[in-house]
Amino acid sequence: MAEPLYLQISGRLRQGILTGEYKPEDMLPSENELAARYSTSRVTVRKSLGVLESEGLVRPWHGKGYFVQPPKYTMFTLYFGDDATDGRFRFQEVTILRPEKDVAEKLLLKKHQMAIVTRRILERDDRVVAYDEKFVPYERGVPSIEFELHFTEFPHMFEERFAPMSLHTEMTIGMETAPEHVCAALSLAADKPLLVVGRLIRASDDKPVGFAKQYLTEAFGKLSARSGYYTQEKL
Amino acid sequence: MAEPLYLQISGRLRQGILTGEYKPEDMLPSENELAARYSTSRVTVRKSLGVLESEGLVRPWHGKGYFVQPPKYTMFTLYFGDDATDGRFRFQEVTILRPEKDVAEKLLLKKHQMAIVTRRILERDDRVVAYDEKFVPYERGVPSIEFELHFTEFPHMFEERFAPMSLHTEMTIGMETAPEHVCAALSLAADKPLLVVGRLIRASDDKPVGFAKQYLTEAFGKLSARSGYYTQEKL
DNA sequence: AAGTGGTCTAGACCACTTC
DNA sequence: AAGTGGTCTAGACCACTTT
Repeated sequence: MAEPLYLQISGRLRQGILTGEYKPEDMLPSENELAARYSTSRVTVRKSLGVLESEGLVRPWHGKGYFVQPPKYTMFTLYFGDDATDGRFRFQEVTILRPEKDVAEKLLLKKHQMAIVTRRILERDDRVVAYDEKFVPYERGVPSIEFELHFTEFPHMFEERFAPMSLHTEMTIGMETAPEHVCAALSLAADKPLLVVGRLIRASDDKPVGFAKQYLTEAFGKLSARSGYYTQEKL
Repeated sequence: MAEPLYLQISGRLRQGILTGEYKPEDMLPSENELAARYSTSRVTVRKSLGVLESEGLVRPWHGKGYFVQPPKYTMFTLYFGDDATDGRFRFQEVTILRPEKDVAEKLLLKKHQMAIVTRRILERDDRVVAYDEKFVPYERGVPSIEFELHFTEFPHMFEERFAPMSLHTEMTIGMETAPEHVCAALSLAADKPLLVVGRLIRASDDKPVGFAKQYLTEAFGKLSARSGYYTQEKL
């Protein structure tokens, strides 16, 4: 048994879908039909259909059958991380300050509540290509984490205090005219628009625990993503 | 049976992982152990573990057990499509021309080979917020698709000619100084940098079949994405 | 040898859809 | 009533890991 039977079946069906033998909206042979055709049990057939379902190629409809899904191209997968790039980070400063309104709102800071800010510069081939800012709400009595702020990838900082799996990140990508201190650090003309990636980290109760903002110059390059045949609309 | 048993089991285990009862690198109870604990069969237990595996929370190791996966924060899911936005597209023109070098290279155009170009403008609340360009290699004898170019979502145009499921898209996000005709259409100062989303569509043999470029103004807003607990590294 | 996950069987009963 | 998928059982044998 080189290849398990269920993979043989799903492979054969996938081929049928990709070559157009089964077209979108078409119904696949029923589980019983397939079980008979391959002289196997319904459980094995179901497992093979589960493979196609997880690939988004097919969806079952209770009481009717399995239907080939039309492809959706609107879902992309993007890789992005603190250290997902070449280059070297140069630490700039750690301070405690009251952040701008947009950041304060994202972190749900109380009036006059401060935030710990870490600032870094990304250098590549002796060129400054990005500027990196991280904000964490400052609370008295909570062990300070400023010393590790520039060592680890951002979300990892919170793993000790929150159950690690309970964090998630919301990312926004846009263009902003950079504030003065960023332009200065990047040796750019003031008010130059930059590609800005913001990442808001929330705990499982949706409470924001940190916000990172990265200003990317043209020298940084572009972000890239990829879409497959995603069909799930779990939302 | 309000909730199927396998979902009850996976729910209980998920809770254990999210609350830190089972930590990353920890091993879950074995299939047999769980089957005994819930007075059920191994098949049902396996189904519940399959749920957690598909969520990236857990990974099985043949001969050892199921292990809780450390979270990865570098993978984001991004939604983006032609019509994934509010607003109305206003058709501008269809022409046949030789595209700029960068586009020609992406489409692997032969020397002097032309491309069909469609240009549209996205308006929202009577404001122009984005400019949209699509390039398709021009080949004599191939049925022209310029008439549908501005009706359907980009990848759908190719579904008739390629097996529908065999397309995939590569997306890049960056900042570019917009060419003159774009600035003019958007009523912007010349050479203004814009947020640019490029989408290259390939057939299953990786042959490029179309390229879309969208210039987004600040009025368009930002792109957003979200990361969960993804652990898969299928690549 | 003993324990683990990976594959598979030959049934069963239920819920949903169609006729 | 007949066909479909959804859930579940109580076994079996195999491959991998640890002792």
